[in-house]
Amino acid sequence: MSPLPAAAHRVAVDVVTVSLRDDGAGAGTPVFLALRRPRPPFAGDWALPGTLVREGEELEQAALRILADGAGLARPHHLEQLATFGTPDRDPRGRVVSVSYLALVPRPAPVHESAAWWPVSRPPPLGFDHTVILASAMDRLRAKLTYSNVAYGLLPATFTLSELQAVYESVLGQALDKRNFRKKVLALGLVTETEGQRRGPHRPAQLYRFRDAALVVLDDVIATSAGP
Amino acid sequence: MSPLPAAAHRVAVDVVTVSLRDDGAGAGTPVFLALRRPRPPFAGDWALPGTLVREGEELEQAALRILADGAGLARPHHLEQLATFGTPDRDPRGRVVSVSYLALVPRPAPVHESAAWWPVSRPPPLGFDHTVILASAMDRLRAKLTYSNVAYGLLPATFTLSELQAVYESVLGQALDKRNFRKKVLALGLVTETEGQRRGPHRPAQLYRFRDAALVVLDDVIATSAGP
DNA sequence: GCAAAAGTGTTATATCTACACCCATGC
DNA sequence: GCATGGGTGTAGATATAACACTTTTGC
Repeated sequence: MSPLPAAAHRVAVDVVTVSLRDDGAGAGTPVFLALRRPRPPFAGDWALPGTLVREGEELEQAALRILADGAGLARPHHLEQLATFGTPDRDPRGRVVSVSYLALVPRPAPVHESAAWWPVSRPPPLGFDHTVILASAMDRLRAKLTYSNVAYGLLPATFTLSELQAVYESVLGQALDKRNFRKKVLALGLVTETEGQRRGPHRPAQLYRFRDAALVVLDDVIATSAGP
Repeated sequence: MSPLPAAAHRVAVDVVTVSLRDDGAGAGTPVFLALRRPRPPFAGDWALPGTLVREGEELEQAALRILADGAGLARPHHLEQLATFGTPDRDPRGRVVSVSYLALVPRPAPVHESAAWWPVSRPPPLGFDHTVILASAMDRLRAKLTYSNVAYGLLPATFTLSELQAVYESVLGQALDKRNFRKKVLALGLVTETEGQRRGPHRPAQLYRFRDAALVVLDDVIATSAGP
């Protein structure tokens, strides 16, 4: 077995972690996690949590490690690979091939001091090509919401149908018709009724959970009908 | 600017090149390009064309290079990144992170002696994790056919609607209704009539071309109706 | 004139969209 | 009793699916 040439590259993972910030009313605001850069390059700017992949380390493990160590974030509800960015000069210090990941968590949990949640629609200045990576993450998320059950990544184990609808509305950026939305997710069998109810200063709401614990790609499409 | 740690990885690209082999009649058979491995590891098996990425080389350039140099294949009609495979032991010689690409060409052109076109449905024994990469390429292609104009990668500049339908039928593996298929692709504005006609021992067929020269993602979906 | 593929419309069914009111609770 | 969100049905419009015959050419 002829030996391989010497290692020539650095491989990193960068993670776009998306969550929804509760704004009191409304559908919530999509936010993502960024770390302030204390040192050059891009000192003072922000950047996605990222790290060089260690020898013998799975790419996905590296993504989980940087979320835990860099940001103080426990295991996300969902993690999937996005794309790989390898333009030779994307890091001014030298070539780094970056494998990007999309992570979803139900709430913007408290994170390390140097980390912060930023609205996706108004990101801070981001170093490297991270603005492009962020855009590609949101494109993927919007698309996948409509043909999969990936919304589980942005919700707790049980939730009301209104909460589910709010996830769709805030990520897609459009209002949806309540009756049609409910009909569709129930007809698709995306969710299942549970025993519990959510109580509040109003009629109690039925709690649901996702039928499948893992990602399921649907044959059909979920929500297209705009609101009033 | 603090320096980066030394380079620690090898980065490769592996390319799944898909085409359609004309079987006389029928819709054609999806085929992909593989190279016979003369040396260990996996000597005697086949493998996707792949190469280590050079210093300063774009990932996509590396993909084009291995197609040209390794297989003797000119620029494909379509090339897109698939996914990155980085399990530490996927190459027995040492760690190689592989960025995989999907390439489409309209005909299984003659290639180098060590290369061959194999039916996707009956691949030879493939080394490394290339069977998984092949499957992921076909999943991507099938999905993308239904919501984009990616079929341009598998057709010459002009083509008849029957030829377009044959592409869909052979990749999706199901017969489609001729009238409904034509209505749909014309209603979507996917293709445009050209001046030419294709002649043969039968009524001449109108030639069409794709409206857009590059990949366009559709809002709507193309073909779902099964044939008789 | 025969073989071969091109081309074309209609109808029944299913899905989608728009839309407004009553219900159950907490305070 | 009032404010708050939860929950429900229907009708018109649109899209899909199923289906068979005529046309034009080469030989």
